[in-house]
Amino acid sequence: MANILEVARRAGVSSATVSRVLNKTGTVSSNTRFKVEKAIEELKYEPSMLGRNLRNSESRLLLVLIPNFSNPYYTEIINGIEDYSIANGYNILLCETDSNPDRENIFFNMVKNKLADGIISMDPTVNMQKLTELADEHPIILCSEYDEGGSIPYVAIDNESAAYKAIKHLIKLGNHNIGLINTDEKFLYARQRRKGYERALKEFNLPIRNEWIYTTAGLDFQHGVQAMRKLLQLNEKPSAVFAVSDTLAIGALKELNVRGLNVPDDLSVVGFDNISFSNMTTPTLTTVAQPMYKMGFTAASMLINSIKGRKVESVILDYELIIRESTMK
Amino acid sequence: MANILEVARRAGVSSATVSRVLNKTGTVSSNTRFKVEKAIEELKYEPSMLGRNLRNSESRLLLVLIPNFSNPYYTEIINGIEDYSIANGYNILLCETDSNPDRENIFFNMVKNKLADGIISMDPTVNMQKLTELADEHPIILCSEYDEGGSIPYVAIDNESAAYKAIKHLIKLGNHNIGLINTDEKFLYARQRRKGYERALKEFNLPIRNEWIYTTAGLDFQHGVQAMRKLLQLNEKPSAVFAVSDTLAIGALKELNVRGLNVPDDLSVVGFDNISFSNMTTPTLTTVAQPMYKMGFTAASMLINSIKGRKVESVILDYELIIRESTMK
DNA sequence: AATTTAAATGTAAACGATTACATCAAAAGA
DNA sequence: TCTTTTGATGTAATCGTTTACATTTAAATT
Repeated sequence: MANILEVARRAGVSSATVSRVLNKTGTVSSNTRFKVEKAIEELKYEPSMLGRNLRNSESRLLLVLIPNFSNPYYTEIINGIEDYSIANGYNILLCETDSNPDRENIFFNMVKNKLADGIISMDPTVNMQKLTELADEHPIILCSEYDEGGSIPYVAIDNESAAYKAIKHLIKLGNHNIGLINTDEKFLYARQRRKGYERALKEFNLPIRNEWIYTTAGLDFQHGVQAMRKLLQLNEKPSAVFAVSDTLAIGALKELNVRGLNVPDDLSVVGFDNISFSNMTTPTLTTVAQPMYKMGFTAASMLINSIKGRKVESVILDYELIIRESTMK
Repeated sequence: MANILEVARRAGVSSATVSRVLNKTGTVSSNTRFKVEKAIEELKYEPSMLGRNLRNSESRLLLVLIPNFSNPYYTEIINGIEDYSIANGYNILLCETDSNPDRENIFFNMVKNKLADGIISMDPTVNMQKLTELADEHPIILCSEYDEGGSIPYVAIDNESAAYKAIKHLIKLGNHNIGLINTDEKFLYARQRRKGYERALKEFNLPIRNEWIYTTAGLDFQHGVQAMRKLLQLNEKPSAVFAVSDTLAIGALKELNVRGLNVPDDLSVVGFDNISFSNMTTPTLTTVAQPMYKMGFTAASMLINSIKGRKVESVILDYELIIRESTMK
């Protein structure tokens, strides 16, 4: 593969002139521009990003940290990130951390090593302390899961109020016994959604009963199955259940199906995230939709602004309660 | 951020010696090694990949081309690719082409520009001609979807025989009227799976009826709904359906559920891919499992071998028919 | 025609590493 | 003691760009 010097020689100019043609900087006569373009054509020259990046000390690569690919929750966010990034001359590198500190370190090092220009983290299990240290020297944005009171800019929704709205919807349908399928409260969104759940119950003078709050060990659909099974074993069963994630809600639906219980007649179910499968289930699932695409798009714009040295502020986006069959009674 | 020269100065040695310590090449006395390591520590030095890559003209980055992130089919393959790659000092860049030639070009250029060392393509809509040209100069491997008679090495399963086996399973259950929900036959796997379908029918002297073969315009679950709807409008309905993708099969299940038909009593359904949602449906879905993880793992090993200049051969892996409720009668 | 101004192009250093080759000192062998 | 061998380290070129600065050339002004 030809380099810039060979192009310069063939065009009878210096490498500086070729570079000027390539980057449309400085001045170059239309005559020599033509000669250079011809030489580039003939040699099928493609500039090496490595040389360019080294010189400019930028890679135009963004890292996106997610715990794992298989969670459909992230796909639309990633689309938003990718669209904005590509439109602005950046590429993204999807990094699966598997909640593994070693993997995480690899990606942190890529930024330190100048292999990437910044990070968007969507990993709730990320080592926040290390990330905050890194954020001192490099552009970093948090997306969806963030650090309350931390210094890293984030884009997210108001989880507490979203959960509140979902519960209120269930209450208005006449449900007084509402269960919560939550996940580990080490996650911010879990704490926030529980708060919203409790606020709604309090507001309508409904008791908060611990046996109706089930905490799962993970987000897999199996955990939802398990949770529903436990809730159905109670003497006084809830008449509705709010799960903090669609995969859990779909697991709950599955268990109800297996038991021959009708949703929503016997029990209403609400999920969270509006993943694509949430309207493929029978019945289709009422859920809270986050503006995924916009969230990703916004995160990318914040990151690139930050890379360019501009100051960025955290953003809270709107959510939407999508009412489907699982609460239509 | 300190560079190698500063480390060298602080340790009182030359940059060459620091490099030797870093890469564990050449010889260096334990005394100076210690001094260098101390200096690295003190300056919190991290070598710049840009400099290293430029000098070695390699990026240790692999591109993985997929049509879109939201297809759960790819997740396990990607895990396999990623595990092998990271274990061998490479990182992967997940590239969503959206079946868009412009996007595709961006990624092809990354390889030409030395920003990436090779490509694993899983994109059935990839411009095979361009890719083949690129493969002349750069390491490229096809995964799952490949070019029959082409020159690019691939890893895949025997789709024809997998479909054959699925249909034979349905026949053995007593089904004589078997429908096929296929997708556009521009895709190799669609052609191959259809062949397997037809071979099984012929072998058991069952007629191949065109009205039982429905071709969808895409792989979304909605297309499966649509396909099932059409098949149920026929005078003589099939008693079993084989869909070439789980998402289509799940769409078909949904339509059957809506109509109040029982699966498998009224109609059996078989899918293809064993995506994670295929055992969350009611009933759970019989499907063909490809060895996703292994496929990815193999593809990565082939690519890295190819990068290192070794010759690689195409590989055909085994599949497995997973029998679940949707065919248990 | 002489001078000033502007446009076009070239020169060479820089980015940060790696490595072939040269050099030097110490250990081994004669 | 003198030569040879080996191990340890340094020197400087190299990878492929970009860009500040210098220089040349052409156009504009007087």
